[in-house]
Amino acid sequence: MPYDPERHGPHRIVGKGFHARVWAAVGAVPAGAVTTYGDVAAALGARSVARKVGHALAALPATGSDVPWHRVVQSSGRISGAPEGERALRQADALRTEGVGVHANGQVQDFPARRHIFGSVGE
DNA sequence: CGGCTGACGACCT
DNA sequence: GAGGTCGCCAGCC
Repeated sequence: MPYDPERHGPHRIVGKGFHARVWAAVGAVPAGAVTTYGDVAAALGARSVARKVGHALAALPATGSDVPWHRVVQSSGRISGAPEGERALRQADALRTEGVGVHANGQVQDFPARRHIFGSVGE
């Protein structure tokens, strides 16, 4: 149950540091697990801002970041972008290092079972 | 200060 | 499955 507007209500991501919220949420994803842009957005309170989640991760420094951005994939379980793209290759490699299998086309093996479920905002 | 731009996703044909 | 549409909204021109 990624997000249920009927129960959670039409929350809005307000205030400051949207990036920081995204990074904090992504940082809560344990190694060996993956999550989706939409799930992160939902964890922040607004499932509709999945795009912004991607944007926030894109703003991360290429290296030296402690944010496990590679654990974030599309809702389909696929790594975003072209599978041969530089970013996608790095992401796939990082995931395999953590024991997460990734197909040549970028699809995460056993994606549904590895999908991390966020508890609540801020986790 | 207005317009464009997306590491996306749900929905429809 | 594979395509196209539409919404979303914080940043960056």
